[in-house]
Amino acid sequence: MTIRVSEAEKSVMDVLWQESPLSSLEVVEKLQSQEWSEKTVKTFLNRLVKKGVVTFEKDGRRYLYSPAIEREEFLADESEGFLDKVFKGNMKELLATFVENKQLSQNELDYLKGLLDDNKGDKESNKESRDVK
Amino acid sequence: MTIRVSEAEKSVMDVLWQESPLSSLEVVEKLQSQEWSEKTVKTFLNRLVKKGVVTFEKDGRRYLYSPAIEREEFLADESEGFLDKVFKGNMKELLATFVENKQLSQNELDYLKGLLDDNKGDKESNKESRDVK
DNA sequence: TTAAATTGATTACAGGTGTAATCTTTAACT
DNA sequence: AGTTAAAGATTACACCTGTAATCAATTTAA
Repeated sequence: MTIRVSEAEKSVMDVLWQESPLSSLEVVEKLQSQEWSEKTVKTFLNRLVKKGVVTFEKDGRRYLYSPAIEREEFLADESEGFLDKVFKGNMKELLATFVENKQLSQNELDYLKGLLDDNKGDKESNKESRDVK
Repeated sequence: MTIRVSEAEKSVMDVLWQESPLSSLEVVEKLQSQEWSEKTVKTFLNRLVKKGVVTFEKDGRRYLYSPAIEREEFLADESEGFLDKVFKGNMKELLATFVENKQLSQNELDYLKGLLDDNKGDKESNKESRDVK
């Protein structure tokens, strides 16, 4: 599969994952912090559609865009790639780097411990009981 | 600093981090699995030197290359960038994705637990922070 | 010493990306 | 219905990247 989505395009995906469908102008609006011209954002939307990761439905003269892939699926893909490319698949080193370099809050530490405990037991059972936000 | 090193270039860095200094041909040799022509690898070395992340010393007619940056520093940088770009800085979600999507071995689980315990120790030696953001 | 071989430097080129401007179509207003 | 303004489509363009080939300098072999 290996969907190739550039950095700038990812920002657009993030917007659509937060809320969709959106018109191109609504997307532009939600990306104000990036200081991209409306033309630029439109280019990204176009490319994303061509790449098959965004779909649209017509609403009069304009399009309403929506993501065509799940955010979780995408993150998993990206994470896998990052692990392989940067850490050559060495999960321990990756985790060590994150845990050591970022100062984790008590909250995050507890959360991680929870994850590990879950992981030890049945992996699927109480997945939904966790709040990630 | 935001050093920009491409994927292919990273493979070269990996070789040099394993052992250095190395001549270009030695690097090529250690990258055989990639099936890159000697020309290609040389291009990467050249670009890395221009980017300032690899240095060299002359050894007669040829160069001996060495990394100019620490692997750990580089990994930390990359990790930080990945966290920000893909997970928008949300460490919990990043960890959750990795822990859930990769089946961690018992070995890795134990290792991670150890990391967490160390981390906790550090924190509480400074000050006991019970506050949950 | 002159030619050959080696090594680094320069050049090449297509596809992706950031960043738009211009072209085209068509809904909408007069 | 004709004109216009907005939305999407097409085109632009420079820089990065993957992937080398060719050029130039210099060491080495004949």
